[in-house]
Amino acid sequence: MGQIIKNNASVKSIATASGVSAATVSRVLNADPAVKESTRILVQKNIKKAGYSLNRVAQRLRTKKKTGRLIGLLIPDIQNPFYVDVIRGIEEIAYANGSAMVIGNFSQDEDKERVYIDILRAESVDGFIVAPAHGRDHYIEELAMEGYPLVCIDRGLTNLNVDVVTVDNQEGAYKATEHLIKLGHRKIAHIHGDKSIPTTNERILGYKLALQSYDIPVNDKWIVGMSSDFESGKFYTRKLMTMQDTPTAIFTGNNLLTLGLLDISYQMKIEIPKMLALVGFDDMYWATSLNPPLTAIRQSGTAIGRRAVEMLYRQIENPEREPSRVILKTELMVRKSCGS
Amino acid sequence: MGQIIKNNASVKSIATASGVSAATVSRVLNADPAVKESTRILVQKNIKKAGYSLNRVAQRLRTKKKTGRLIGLLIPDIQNPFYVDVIRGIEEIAYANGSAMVIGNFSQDEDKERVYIDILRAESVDGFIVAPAHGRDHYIEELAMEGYPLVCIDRGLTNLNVDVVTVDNQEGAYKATEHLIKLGHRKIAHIHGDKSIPTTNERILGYKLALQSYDIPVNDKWIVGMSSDFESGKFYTRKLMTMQDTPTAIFTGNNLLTLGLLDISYQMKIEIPKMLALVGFDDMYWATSLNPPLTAIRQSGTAIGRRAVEMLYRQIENPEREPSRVILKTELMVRKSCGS
DNA sequence: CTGAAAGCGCTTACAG
DNA sequence: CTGAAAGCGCTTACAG
Repeated sequence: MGQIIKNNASVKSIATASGVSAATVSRVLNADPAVKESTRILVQKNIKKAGYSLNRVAQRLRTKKKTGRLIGLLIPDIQNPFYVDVIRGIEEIAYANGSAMVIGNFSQDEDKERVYIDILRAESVDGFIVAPAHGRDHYIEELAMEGYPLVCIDRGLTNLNVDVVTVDNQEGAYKATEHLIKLGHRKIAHIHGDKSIPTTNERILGYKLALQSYDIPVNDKWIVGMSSDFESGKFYTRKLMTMQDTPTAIFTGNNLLTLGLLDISYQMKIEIPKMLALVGFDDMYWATSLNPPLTAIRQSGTAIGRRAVEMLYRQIENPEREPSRVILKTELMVRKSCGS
Repeated sequence: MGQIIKNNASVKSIATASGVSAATVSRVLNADPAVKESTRILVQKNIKKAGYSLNRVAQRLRTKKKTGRLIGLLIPDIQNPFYVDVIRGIEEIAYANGSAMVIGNFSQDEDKERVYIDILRAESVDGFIVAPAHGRDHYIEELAMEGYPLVCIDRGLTNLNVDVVTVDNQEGAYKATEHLIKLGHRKIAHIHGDKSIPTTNERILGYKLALQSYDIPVNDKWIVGMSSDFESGKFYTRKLMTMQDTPTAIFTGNNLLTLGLLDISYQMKIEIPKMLALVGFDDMYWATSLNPPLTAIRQSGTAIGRRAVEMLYRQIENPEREPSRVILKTELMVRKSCGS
């Protein structure tokens, strides 16, 4: 309280105050067991007294080995709340381990992704958590080959065996479509996202597989989409609902597409579920607040984020470990948007 | 393409390759106009050839003056999408200026806030953008007094004159309430957020002022709230709607409270706007996808974020500048949740 | 168990 | 216009 003092303590000043060398202070800081009990206590006392705290920048510059203190995140689209969930999951575990995270949001733009990679590299992050722009993302591949600890989320890399944590998109899409089929729907459309993103194709595949399993012909006119955003959801819903042969149900490929559908269907006075049944991929925090509450495929972004950091730490500790692939299950949350 | 080479270029290696000293290379890197044209070109050629890029960590350790290359963010609640908008705004401008951001999410928890401040300080960030836990946040005050460039968002600091960018919360709440009054409502309740947060109180005040302006008595029973989250929205809506004397309209204090209200009112079969009119503070991306679309007070998180970084840069460039306070206007977005 | 010395990759007066 | 030297705050063999 009271007077505030600019903190200029350093390893050297603590060393002087304690009558030991800087090396010894450093050893105490790093919990080196070789240090004698009594000097450790003395040094720690002075550290506390001076209000000293380690300069991570100096430490990072000096140390060769990765500490996991600074994690670089490469996020394709911070506008998509799914990734915000992922970030939350990462933050939770990172914080518990004293790590900070630097975030690069590249908006699904490869140039921007490249720039952020350079920046994070220049900041000497200890490792990367990345959702690659697409499956054969060279910049990300380089990172891995240069030996940076790296874990991919949401999407893997086609050419390289790296740690990855995803969700079973195909199965999720299958379940969504199957749910609609079991409710009696035959005319089921799918609005998908950006086809350069691997998850998009996995979801399309799941949708098709479900139809085929139930001997329902796949109608390509009902498989529409372009980008993974709100506007695209609006656009393709309108397109679908003004066709001659209109679907009775739609499966949307992500949460933003769902929101777009909802926006336009209110305008078009399409009542859900009476006139159109809906199941969406992504179960976001607002899903139960919709009217009617949304039936959705739940993939836990926070769970993905948590696993990703854990894998990153493991990789930093043991770089020789074989990469592994964890695939989280999705869950169908039945609510009211398909009828009961 | 092809072979990937671990990049070990440094100022020294570029210097050797160019037949100049490290100092000169550094000058080229920092666009020092003193450097002779021809040597500048030579050095730049070698920089490109070696694929060299500056090590920001070394640079940060060495340089006294702040560069604005690394911005520390202290966010009260990453679960609240409003702050995600703020982050997006910050990211947009930061990216355009080649800055990266380190994010600390303290979940409205002062201890966690403290820890993150220490971490960001240890990372030697060039400046902070902060939404203080509350008005007399000592840790943040210290930061400012130690001379760190700092701008507050969403909330100011009571004891200290610092750069701050907020929104006119009181006016926003006033407009929301007035809208309801003009629609003929007299029994208007307000569900507010956490009272330790300054914005909460400003919004309560605006609500009260509006009632008073129209000679409507303020009924304390209809001013309810506890935390700024979804659950609180549910809880207090139920409480309000099971009172003997039930309000005909509710003004919710933030987007999460609105969502809570919506969730429970569907369960309680309360039809909006027929049985209950609603206007919410915060106009989020999902507002037009609700059924009915939400009438809301719009405060632009991205605009706040953008202004905040700009002010931070200005402060870094000119530390002697008098702190200023920018107060952004809110906007009433009339949609369907209060009737037409 | 501890210290002296070198060095991580930069930048900055100072001198010329 | 440019270089030599010192140093930012740490850590790490090496030697004792």
